[in-house]
Amino acid sequence: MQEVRTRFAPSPTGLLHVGAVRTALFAWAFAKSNNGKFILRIEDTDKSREVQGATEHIIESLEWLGISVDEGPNAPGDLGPYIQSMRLDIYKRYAQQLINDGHAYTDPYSTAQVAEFREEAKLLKQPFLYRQFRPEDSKLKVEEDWYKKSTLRFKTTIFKPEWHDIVRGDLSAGEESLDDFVLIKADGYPTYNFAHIVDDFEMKISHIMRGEEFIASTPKFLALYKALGITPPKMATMPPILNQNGGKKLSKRDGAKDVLEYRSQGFLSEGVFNFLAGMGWNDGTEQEVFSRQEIVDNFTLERIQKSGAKFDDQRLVWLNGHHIRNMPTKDLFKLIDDEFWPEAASKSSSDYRLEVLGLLQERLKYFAELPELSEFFFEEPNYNQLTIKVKKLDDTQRAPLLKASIECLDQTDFTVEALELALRELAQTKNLKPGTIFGLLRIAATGSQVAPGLFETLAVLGKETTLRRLTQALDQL
RNA sequence: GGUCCCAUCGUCUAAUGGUUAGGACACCAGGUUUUCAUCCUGGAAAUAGGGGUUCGACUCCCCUUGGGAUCACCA
Repeated sequence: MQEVRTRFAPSPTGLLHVGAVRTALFAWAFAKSNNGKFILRIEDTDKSREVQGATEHIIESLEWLGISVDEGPNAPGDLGPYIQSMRLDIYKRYAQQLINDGHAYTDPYSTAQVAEFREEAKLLKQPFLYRQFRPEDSKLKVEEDWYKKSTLRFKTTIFKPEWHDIVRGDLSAGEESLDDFVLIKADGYPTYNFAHIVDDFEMKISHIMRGEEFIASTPKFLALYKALGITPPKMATMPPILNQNGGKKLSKRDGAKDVLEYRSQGFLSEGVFNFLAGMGWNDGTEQEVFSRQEIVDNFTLERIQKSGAKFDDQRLVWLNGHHIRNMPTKDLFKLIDDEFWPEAASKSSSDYRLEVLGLLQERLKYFAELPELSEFFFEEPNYNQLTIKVKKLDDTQRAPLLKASIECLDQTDFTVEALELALRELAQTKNLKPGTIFGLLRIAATGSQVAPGLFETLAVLGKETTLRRLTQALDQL
């Protein structure tokens, strides 16, 4: 059987949004599940849209997600170069072949003329077909020195386009979908339509995964494959990713995020990967949380969804929380850059922060929540009369209770067990429900009504800090 | 306008002719717990509509409706 070789072929025009990344993910997962190769090819044939640094950004994004590139601009391979602007000679060679075989001609019309034809067709509510304006065969020609002077067009043949798509099944289109399209632009660069076909062949790509926007142009590709005498790779159409409210394809305008934004918000690579894989693919079981490897192990193209999926942030957050909880605290700690911690944390040792993380891990959904959840571990709380309120506790009871607690804690070892024993005993002595006194101490020690378990929190804060804070709180009453 | 694609709870999806249409997120209600979170239990929630085919249709066919793609010297 032919080696499985898939590719991701973005153009370096800026951000890499989640839809594109999900397509890359599927192509990668399919290659990996078949011991195949995943190729990254940069399609930079439109100089005007190219954005500086975009290629590096694409590479970094894939790397972060764990989508490893076997061959590409950043990974040597035998079938490169993997950047289209470095392959112009190859396209020229194939173009010459088409010319020799009578499948290409130089454009007899100016851009303005073509635009006019198109406008006319639009007014008549007719589809615009260039081939209807193609001069008769006897007048068709290829200008000498055409390269970089005029555009080279493909002379299509007419047939009933039919093909098989692994995801969508048998597809077909009308003859109206066949037309003479530009192979080589006037600037000497090939169009996508031409270049990707040459490259996929040269790079021995076995399966093409791409978005459904390419279904409409597949008939044109089929005509070109035929003219070049190439057997097309297998094709699989990926379902679109839609924005949350509307049914539109997710685009930058809808706030489509660049994948690396999820990294900067503190999402885990595995969480985002798991989430993206679940949009348009499932393994048929009821499992929801997958590791990257589990996805590869169970991946098949046949289980890819036909219809589009809406992007649901809540699900991503939930999945990410799951991955965070599943991870050993030490490993998680290593993934959290300093910038995620509150500023005051820089004064604390990394051992201390690790302990804090241990307490927060089960409620942390993504790292950007860290400052809010952890601030009081690093900074003195700022409380006043009002913050030290406890339900079911009379205001006059607070001061004596706090005083008694301070005395009690002063005599206690700050281990979780000892603290629990001592404070439960205190509650009993005072004839109060444990929750009542715990609530008071939580606020006094942290300035917050919400915190991890009280004993664990006090143990991490330590005796000195705890007693200092309780005394301060007492002063405020 | 032409050509093409898609259609199960609000969302992600399972069920490839026979299920009380399943799971998950979110939501609601209980429980565990010192608060929050976690965890556990339960609830509400879907086959777009209409025709066929069939003993039987989410599943196959047709029409309608709705959504989407595309018709560049962009990819």
